[in-house]
Amino acid sequence: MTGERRSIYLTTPIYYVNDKPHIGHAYTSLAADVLARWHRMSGHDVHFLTGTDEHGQKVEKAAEARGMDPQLFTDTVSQSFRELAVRMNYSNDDFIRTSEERHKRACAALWQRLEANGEIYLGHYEGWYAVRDEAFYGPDEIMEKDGQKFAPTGAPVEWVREPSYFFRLSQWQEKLLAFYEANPDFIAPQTRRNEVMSFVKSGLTDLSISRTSFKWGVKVPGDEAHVMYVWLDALTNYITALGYPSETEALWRFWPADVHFVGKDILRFHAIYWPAFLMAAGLPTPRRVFAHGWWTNEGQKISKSLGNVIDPLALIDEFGLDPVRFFLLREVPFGQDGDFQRKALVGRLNGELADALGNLANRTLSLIQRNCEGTLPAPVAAPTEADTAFLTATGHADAAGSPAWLVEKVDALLNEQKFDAALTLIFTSIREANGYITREQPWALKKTDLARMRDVLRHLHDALRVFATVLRPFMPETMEKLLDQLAVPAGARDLAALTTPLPEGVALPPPSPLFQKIQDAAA
RNA sequence: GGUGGUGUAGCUCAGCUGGUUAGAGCACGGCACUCAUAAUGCCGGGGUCGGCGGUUCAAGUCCGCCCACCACUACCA
Repeated sequence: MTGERRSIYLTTPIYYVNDKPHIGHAYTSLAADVLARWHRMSGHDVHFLTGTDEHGQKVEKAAEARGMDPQLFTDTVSQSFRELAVRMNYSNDDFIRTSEERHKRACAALWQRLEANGEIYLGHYEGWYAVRDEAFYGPDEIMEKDGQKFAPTGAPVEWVREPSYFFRLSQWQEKLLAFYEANPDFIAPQTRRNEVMSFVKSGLTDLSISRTSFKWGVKVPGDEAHVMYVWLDALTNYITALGYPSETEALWRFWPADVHFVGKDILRFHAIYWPAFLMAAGLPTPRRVFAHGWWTNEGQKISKSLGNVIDPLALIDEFGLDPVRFFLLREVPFGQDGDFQRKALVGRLNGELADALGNLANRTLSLIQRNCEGTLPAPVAAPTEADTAFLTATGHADAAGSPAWLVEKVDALLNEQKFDAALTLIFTSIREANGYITREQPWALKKTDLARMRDVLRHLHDALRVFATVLRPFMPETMEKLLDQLAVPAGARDLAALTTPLPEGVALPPPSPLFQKIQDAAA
């Protein structure tokens, strides 16, 4: 909101096609989507990327097990993530797949650049390898049961010895630490930053970045017996999508990324390997990696074996899309773990969306409809003390109608990815508006002071417009509907437009409820 | 074991660099109102701010120790 138009690049992880989309995928992308929408509404130039990670031995084996060609297999599974994006109403500008040609080109180019810079050497790797985890384990980590050896994660391991290219990660330890020091906001939240830094301090070893044990991956340039390590492959997607290696391409203006949204399980790859790769290649590093927490389901850890995986599509079917979007970001501070409780979702939907916001809109608009011939009253010339207090509380810096502080505060919070705090703030204002209408009693004023009644309703309309606008990134469909009811023109729904009051006399359509409440029999 | 973090009303949590009677939402009780999706507003009950000790004129807010839980990481039988 500072005025100048910035290029903003936001990403989700590319999701591994081994899995069906679940609440975790939906959550990460949702956060990115809300921020992307907010920045667009602020007038910035936004690029929002999501996609699928399709290489690796696990995928190769899964395809094989189905008797399918890996490309065909990933075509199918990738589709379910595209569908999720559509159903969740994500506004992604691109959807990348690592099996695409453009990506293979980018990976090869990055590899060659690293190689030219002397960051890669050929060695060999041997050790206990778990296909399921795509990871090697030390001999001391292996447990044996019934003749089969297992990793600490429970994945079966096998002894693998193969030639491998290595990335000189060990050379980057001090540079990484200096980088973290110089960029204290690079890893968020802070507690994750501490973890990463202490991990790096404990020592980094060179990273094996190629495999010869399977074929389904990006071929190493000049040595096609090798495919690239999945994480080198996967991380590169963020620059592939901007046209790398062509740094003159228009999209390249978006690099470096503003925020890489990731789950806490893959923070290490993004906060250690990725900046190391980039620095080694002489490319700018992203501004921030934000690691969010995990959801539990009614207090229980979510796992496939427990069968309590949360399907976002089922939630949408039951509660509606926007209440689900709202709940996920409202309920839990972004970055912390959260517990998904049906009761809590119903409480938010009924109490905050339907009762506080929806009902405020409905009562206000009904009064205008009935007592102002359905047209918008004029902007208020002489606000009372109560009006001024109200305008201040609901985000208007002054009676002139500039919606300064609420928008700016929300902007500041969203720039730190504090979605829950932003929503808390907005709903405090909404509560304030309910207090105002109850105190001013426009329904009584219609018998005693029509002019005053019109002023009160105008103020409420202005406040609702602010609420609908700042909530639009969180609940796009429903807030568009509210803005329709408020008769805010389509071209006047961004943040800058809030400083221009709607003209008097605009015709308002008859209101209808925005949110459907859930009647739960259970307490 | 190491490192980091958390522990504040029944529940979920705010409380920046220490400073008047510790806050919010939900839940609960009472009152008011009736424009509105039986919605809303106001008032209230309820907290030894994990425990002990210390620094200070003054400590949820700083220091030490202890307890519980969480995260990352190491390791041992």
